[in-house]
Amino acid sequence: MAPMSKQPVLTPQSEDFPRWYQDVIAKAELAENGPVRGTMTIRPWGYAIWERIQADLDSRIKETGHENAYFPLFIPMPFFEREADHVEGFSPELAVVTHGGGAELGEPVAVRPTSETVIGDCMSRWIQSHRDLPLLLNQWANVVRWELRPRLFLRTSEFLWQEGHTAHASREEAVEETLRMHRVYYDLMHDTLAMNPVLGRKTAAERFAGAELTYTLEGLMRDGKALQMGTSHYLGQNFARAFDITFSDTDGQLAHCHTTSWGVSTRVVGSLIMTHGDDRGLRLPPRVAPVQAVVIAIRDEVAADARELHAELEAAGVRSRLDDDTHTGFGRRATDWEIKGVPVRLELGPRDVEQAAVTVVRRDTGEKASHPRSGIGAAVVRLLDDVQASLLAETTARRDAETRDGDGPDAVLDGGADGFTRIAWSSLGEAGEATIAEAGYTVRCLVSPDGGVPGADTPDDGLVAYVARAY
RNA sequence: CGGGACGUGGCGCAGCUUGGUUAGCGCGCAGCGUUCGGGACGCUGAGGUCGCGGGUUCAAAUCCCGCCGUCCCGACCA
Repeated sequence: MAPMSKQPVLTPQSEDFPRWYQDVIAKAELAENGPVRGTMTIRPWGYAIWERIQADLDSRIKETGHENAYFPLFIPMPFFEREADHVEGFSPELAVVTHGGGAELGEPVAVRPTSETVIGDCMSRWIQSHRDLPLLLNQWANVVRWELRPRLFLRTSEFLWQEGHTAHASREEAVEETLRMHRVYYDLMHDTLAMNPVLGRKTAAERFAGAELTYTLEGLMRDGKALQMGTSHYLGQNFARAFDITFSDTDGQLAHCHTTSWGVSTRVVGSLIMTHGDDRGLRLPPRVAPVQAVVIAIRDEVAADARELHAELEAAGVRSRLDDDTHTGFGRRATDWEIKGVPVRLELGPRDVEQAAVTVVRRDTGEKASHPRSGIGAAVVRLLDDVQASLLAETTARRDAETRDGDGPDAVLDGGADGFTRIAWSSLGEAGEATIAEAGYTVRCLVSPDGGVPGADTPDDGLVAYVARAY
C-alpha cells in the first residue's frame, strides 16, 4: 500500500488559499451559499461542529452565572437612533423591513444586527434596585448585517452567534465582567478548539460602535492573516443613558448602570478551518469533532467485527462512527473522512482481523500504525488527547514563528509581511495606524509588553500593537 | 455605487466569432456486474423552458435591444 500519496482533491493551500478554503467547505460538506446573496446554508456536518462549540460555550456561560433568554428579531428603528455611535456604526449594514401583511408599514422595523438596543429597553424595565444587579443575560440567535463582500462562515449577511448582555452597578464590576468573558472565550478557543489567539484591547478606530472598551481574540490563520474570533465590550453608561437603565443604589440615589456585551459567532467555524486545515482537508480537534473516530470496514466479511469495534469505542466514551458502506471503494471512504477532519480513523480489513489487530491512522500527522485489538478503546482515548495537544502545539508554534518585532509604520510597509508584527504603539499612534491601513494592515489589538491583557485603565501608550492583514 | 467578467442537465465547462439536422463533454446520480488495504472499472440509463422578455430571420444557445442575477477587484464589517 502506498500511504498518503494521491492526487490532491483540494487546491493546495500554497497555490491559492481562498480557493482551498472554498474547496474544503464544499468537499467536507460544511456549508454552501444560500439563494440570497450573502446567506449561508449550513450543512449537517458544519452544523454539528457549530453545535459542539455551542454546547461547550453555553455551559461555560452558565457556569459564570449567566442565564439564557431570547429577544425579538425585529427592532423599532428609533431604538438605534438613541445611541449616536451605535447608529452610525450599524446603519450601513442594517436590513430594514418596510412591508408586512401585504401593506407598507407605518414604522419600518430593523432586523437585529446585534441586540444592545432591544435588550437595553428590557433592562430599563427589569432593573429598579441595586438588588437587581448584576443582570447577567445571554442569547443564542441569528443576526443580520448586510454585507457587500460575503465569505462563507467569515462574513455572511446572516450569521448565528451568542450575545451576552449584562448590567452592573459599577464600572469596576462591568469591566471585570468584560474581562471575565474575554477569558472564557480564550478558554473555549484554547482548551476546546486547540487555538491560541492573541488577546488584547482594540484601538479607538477598531472599537465596537457604542463601546468604551473592546477586547478581542485575534487568531492567526495558516495564510498569515489574522481573524477576529470574538469580542467583549465594556459599554460604559452609553446604553444605560440611551435606554434609561437606572437603579437605586444603597444610598437611595438613582444611578445609571454600566453594561457589557460580548459575542462569538459561526465565524469561529471558519477560523477552525483556516487554523488547522491542511492540503488534505479539515483537521478537527477531537473535542469539537462531531465524530472522533471512524471505523472503516474495508470488506463485507469484516462488517461484524467492525461493528463490534465501533461498539467498543463507544463504550470507551469515544464519539465513534461506523462506516460499513463497502459498496464504495475503501480509498474513497478514507479520503472522505479525511477531508471531513475526523481525528482518528480505524481501518479494519481481513488482514487486521486475522492478526487480532486494527490499523489506526491519526489525521493530524497522517501516521499509520497497527494496534492490537485488545485495549483499543483506551488507546484511542489516549490518541485523541494526543491529537488535541499536538494541534494546539502546532498552531502555537506557527503563531510564534510568524510573529516578529518592528518599529513604526515602516515595519509592515517595507516588509509586506504575513503574520503578526509587534510594534510599540508609541511608535505608531493613530497617524501610523491610518498609514498602514492604506497598505491593508490594521492594528488587531494592543497588548501589554509582557504579553498580558491590558487592564481597563492602562493607557494605550506603553502598549504593544499587534499588526496584521486581517479578514 | 465605480472597474472587469460570466449566466447552457445537480456541479464544472464546450458550442456562439461565421444562425441550419437529434445541444455535446467531464464529474456526479440510478440499475446491473466485476472490484475493494488510498478518490476503481465496464455496460445500461435518467436528467435541459440554453437566466428572463422582446426583436431580426424561413430558421436563434448563436445576431440586436432591454431587464434580472451571479462572480471577481475597490470603500465597511462578528
